[in-house]
Amino acid sequence: MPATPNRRERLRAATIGEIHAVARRLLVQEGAGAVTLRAISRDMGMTAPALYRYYPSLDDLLHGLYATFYDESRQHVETTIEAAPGGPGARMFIACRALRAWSIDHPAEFTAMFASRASVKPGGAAPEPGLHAAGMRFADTFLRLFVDLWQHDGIVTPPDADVPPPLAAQLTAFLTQHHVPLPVGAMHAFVSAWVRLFGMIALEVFGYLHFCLTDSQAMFEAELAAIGRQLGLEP
Amino acid sequence: MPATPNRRERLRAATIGEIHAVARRLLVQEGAGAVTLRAISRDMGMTAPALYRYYPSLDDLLHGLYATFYDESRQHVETTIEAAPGGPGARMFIACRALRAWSIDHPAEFTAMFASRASVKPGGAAPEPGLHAAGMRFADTFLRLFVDLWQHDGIVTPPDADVPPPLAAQLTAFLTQHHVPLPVGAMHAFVSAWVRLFGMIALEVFGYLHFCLTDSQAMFEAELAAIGRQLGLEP
DNA sequence: CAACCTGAATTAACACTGTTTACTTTGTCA
DNA sequence: TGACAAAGTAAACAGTGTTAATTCAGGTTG
Repeated sequence: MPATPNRRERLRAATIGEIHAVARRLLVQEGAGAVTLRAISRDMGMTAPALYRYYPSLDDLLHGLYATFYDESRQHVETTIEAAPGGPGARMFIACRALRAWSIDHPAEFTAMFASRASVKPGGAAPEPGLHAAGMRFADTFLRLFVDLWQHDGIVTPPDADVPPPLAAQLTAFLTQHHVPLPVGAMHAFVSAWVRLFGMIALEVFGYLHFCLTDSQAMFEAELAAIGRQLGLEP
Repeated sequence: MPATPNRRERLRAATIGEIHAVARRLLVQEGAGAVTLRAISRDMGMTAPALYRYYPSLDDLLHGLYATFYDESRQHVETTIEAAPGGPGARMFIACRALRAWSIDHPAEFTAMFASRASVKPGGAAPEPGLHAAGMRFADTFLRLFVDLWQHDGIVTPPDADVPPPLAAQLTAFLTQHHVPLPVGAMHAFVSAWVRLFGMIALEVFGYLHFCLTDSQAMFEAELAAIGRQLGLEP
């Protein structure tokens, strides 16, 4: 891979970008069922088989697209917290709000990201490598934020002895393997907070709170405050 | 609708049942992409257009099938708690474990239920009526359990004044409209607990905890205990 | 009993889909 | 300039949801 890409390689990268843009427009404007090889190629003034020069199948094309969603949401969170004042505690709140805002603003992308794993193949099929890597970068962003929080703000996390042994064993294995400077009690608090944040955002995006809420913003803020309290933070 | 259905109506009901059974087997064993009209009809020894005597489209067939998933999971929860001893507090824990067990045992059905809303149509499309009704029956089961818990066990729910006004207004509207004998503070606690339970189960089923957990059972039990603590219950 | 009608099921067809093969054009590089 | 690889096309195949016209059996009514 040369440092200065050829003219052809630039064209190729531009074409992949256009494929993503067109496929995403179809996904957002006309639904997941409308993003087909022929529809994409039609919008680009090409024929469908030409797309096989860029992806070995439609599934790979979609997984490549979904990986960009992980990166885009992650970058939205990162640029938001970089532009925001305040310490690690305030930054954590801002990051959660930024993730929620992106998800609410991009429901089709959010749904595609989280439904892509189990939708096609049965059984616990291993996720596509590129998608998995993007997901790991995503998780890493929030984990770094939490490590910052733990190191600089003195949040209150439960003592390690409070974590049940079978759970502590798994979390300890993860911490040592990835060199994360966090005690198991703090790691448990991180996963618990993530469960709560994801549950809230997913229910909002999927519309499963409509049965009792017309505008879930207030509920989200209350839940976010509860998460902060759970970590011993003040709003 | 006569009390004693005709012979033809019995045959029709049996056929619909067989359609559901075959479609579900395809969904579970070969993935969501394999449940097609032609595959269903092939397995039943029929032709594809015959299915249009029972459903106006494949989407309607699938929504009818998904509605049975809501009812099945709900009934699994209800029969489990009916056979269990203990007061409302213990029953709530058992109900949460029953829902989790069903979801883990039926990942394809769980995914279909929760991904069906936003997968096909863009925008906030209104859910299909039958599916919506099944979802409401599902929600009602857990809400009744919670009302029982609040009325008989004296759980600790936050005072109504602690609920932010914009959130309290929406919850109060729901409570009065559906004649639920609960204060807003308790209703807020219910929604919060549901957010946490759903988030945990969804992350487990979708495999999004694999990055740090090999067996999420212990994490679920810890989260369930935290939810109980949040409601002022003892395990 | 005969006539009628309704519902179930079929065949044929249409407009799509993902994918493969063979072929042509076009840009790059020695 | 000539050779090579990449990009793109046309044609075809198997499979999809859906519709229209048709046939056949069951139940209802004269």
